[in-house]
Amino acid sequence: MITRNDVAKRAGVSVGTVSNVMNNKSFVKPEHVEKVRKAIEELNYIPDFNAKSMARRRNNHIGIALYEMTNPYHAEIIQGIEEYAAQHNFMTTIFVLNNTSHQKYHAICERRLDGLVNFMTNDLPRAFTAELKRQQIVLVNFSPEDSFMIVNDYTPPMREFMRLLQEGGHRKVAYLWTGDEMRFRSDKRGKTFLEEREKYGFDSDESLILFNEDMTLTSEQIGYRLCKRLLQRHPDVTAVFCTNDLAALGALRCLSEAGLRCPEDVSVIGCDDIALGEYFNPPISTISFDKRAHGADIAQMIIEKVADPESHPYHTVVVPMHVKLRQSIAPAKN
Amino acid sequence: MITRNDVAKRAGVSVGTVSNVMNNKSFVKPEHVEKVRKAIEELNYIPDFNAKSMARRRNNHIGIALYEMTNPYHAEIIQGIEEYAAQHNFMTTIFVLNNTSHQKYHAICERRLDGLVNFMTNDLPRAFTAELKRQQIVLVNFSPEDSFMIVNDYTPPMREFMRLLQEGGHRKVAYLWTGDEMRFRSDKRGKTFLEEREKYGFDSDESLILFNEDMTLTSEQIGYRLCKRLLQRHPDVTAVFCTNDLAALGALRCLSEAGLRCPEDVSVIGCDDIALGEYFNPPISTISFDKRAHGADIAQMIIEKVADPESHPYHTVVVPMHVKLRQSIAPAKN
DNA sequence: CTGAAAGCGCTTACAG
DNA sequence: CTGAAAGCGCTTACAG
Repeated sequence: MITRNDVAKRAGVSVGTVSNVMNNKSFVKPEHVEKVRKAIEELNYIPDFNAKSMARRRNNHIGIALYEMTNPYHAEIIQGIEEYAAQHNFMTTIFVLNNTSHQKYHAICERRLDGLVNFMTNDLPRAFTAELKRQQIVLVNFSPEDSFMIVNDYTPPMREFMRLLQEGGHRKVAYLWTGDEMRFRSDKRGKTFLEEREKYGFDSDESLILFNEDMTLTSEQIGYRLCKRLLQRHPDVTAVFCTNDLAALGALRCLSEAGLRCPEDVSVIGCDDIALGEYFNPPISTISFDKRAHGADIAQMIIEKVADPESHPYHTVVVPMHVKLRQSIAPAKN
Repeated sequence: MITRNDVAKRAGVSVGTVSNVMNNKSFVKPEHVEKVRKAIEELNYIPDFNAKSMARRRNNHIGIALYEMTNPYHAEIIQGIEEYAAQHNFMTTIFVLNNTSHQKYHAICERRLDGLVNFMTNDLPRAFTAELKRQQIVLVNFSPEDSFMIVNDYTPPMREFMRLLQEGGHRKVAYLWTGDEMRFRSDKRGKTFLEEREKYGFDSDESLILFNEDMTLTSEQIGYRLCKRLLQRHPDVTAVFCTNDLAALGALRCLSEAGLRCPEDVSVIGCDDIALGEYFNPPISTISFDKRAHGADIAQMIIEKVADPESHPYHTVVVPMHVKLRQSIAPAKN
């Protein structure tokens, strides 16, 4: 492996000067710049980022905490993060934290990340988050005081969907929620659903909102199971909201098996607008936003705060969401 | 940030001894081990992996080259890699290499990976792969001489599917291939399809095999478009193979729009067995293997070869594949 | 069994 | 403008 030393020798200058050339310091004599560049090219020299990190005490490394790799929603956001980060010389690493042993949290702390984005739904160990703070890592989605918080503004699109349903003559509308009741009530989707349901005088039977306790299931599985339970109690339901598009996929499957057509018999509404949703059968109506751009925004905030901690005080970022209408929604059959 | 020095002082020993304790050297006096452990705990000391890497010249870092993050097939394999790697103290980083600038390849080389897995379909720049070899990185899926090659053995399941179709009275069977003709002819799926089609005397019209040239499209889009083109030329087709499950999803969408039912009118067969396939409408028949386990196998090969380059000479790994039958396949109508 | 020292490949004041 | 030197946080022979 050739090092800065080899380059220095070949160019007939000191390692310090090679460093200065590589970091584009303006004061280096042009003649030396030339020599160094030539040596670098001739030797195929590629600097060691690790060594650089160590000397600069900056790793240019963003971590992402994830429950599972196969969620396409997160995948799109992460791709946005990765691309922006890469353009700014940052590396992005995903840490899958499901059946996580203590060892994995420790490994993350050992890597001395500059930033960490939390896409977990369950809570992380206190000792772990405390260590992250101690390391002054720029955090996203940990707690309101010590990190950037991303909040999706579901209220406007939820209102619009509820209005559309009311206009379409729906009165019996269900919600298949992949999490527990507490999260539903604190989520803007849950809140808005309850408010508008009341406002429009929809059926307010509590059993039209279904929750899930088994956190080991995938969203599709949950959507399928909850939908099955729903149809048992309310075979006459005409519209169903789902926590996300994958749960909607499960619900669609269940409806189809039950001999119900979407949207003629039951309208289905997803959330997140994953790319695949356009190819569901039927294509799913959903709540959408630009996930790639959002990922890039997150990366930008982190990178700017890493460079200058004062640049962005921690605050809540509200992401505007909008309705995306596709064929899965239609007037209720009276 | 507290360092090994702080621990040494607190424990009243030298940094070397702290190192020896941390690396479980058996020769350290038990009394010192005790003191050091205590100091570590009291100070909440967490070693710096970067510094360790530098001194040991081993980064414990596996890279993965990917075209896009949103492919669930790769996501499952990668999760297998990540989990095995993490258990063995290796970090896994995904590099998205689509519209890739030269800069990104350089960044990868700077990070001094120990291993790199190639999940790209298009070729990588020669200069890049040459540098990877120079760095003695353990490679997977680059070229037969300089890397492990993973080959999925599609032949048996393809034969079985063709037999099933023949038994079901199918004679007009199509293939929607997401790549170009050359790859089709060199892929075991393509080869077996052609062989068996001949053997069973299926319709051998060349236009029953459709290719794609636009590499910017997603698999779903390709499946949809190719299926549309297929139906124009062959409205009487009774079975369709697709390169992967996502392309099959696109094909299903297209069939549905055309008023054709799957499997009553047309049988559809995917490939890869992504988790979502079970929730397609109808659930997709596909070619399957354990992707998590496969990912773990890849990680194991890499990690063992990093530890001991002689342990695994580069060779081809053949992955056995099998049929997974779901509702998307049925006998041809009359 | 342990400590002092050299080394990993960089960066960055600082003296000249 | 440049080189020598100290330093980043570790590991690892080696002398004792």
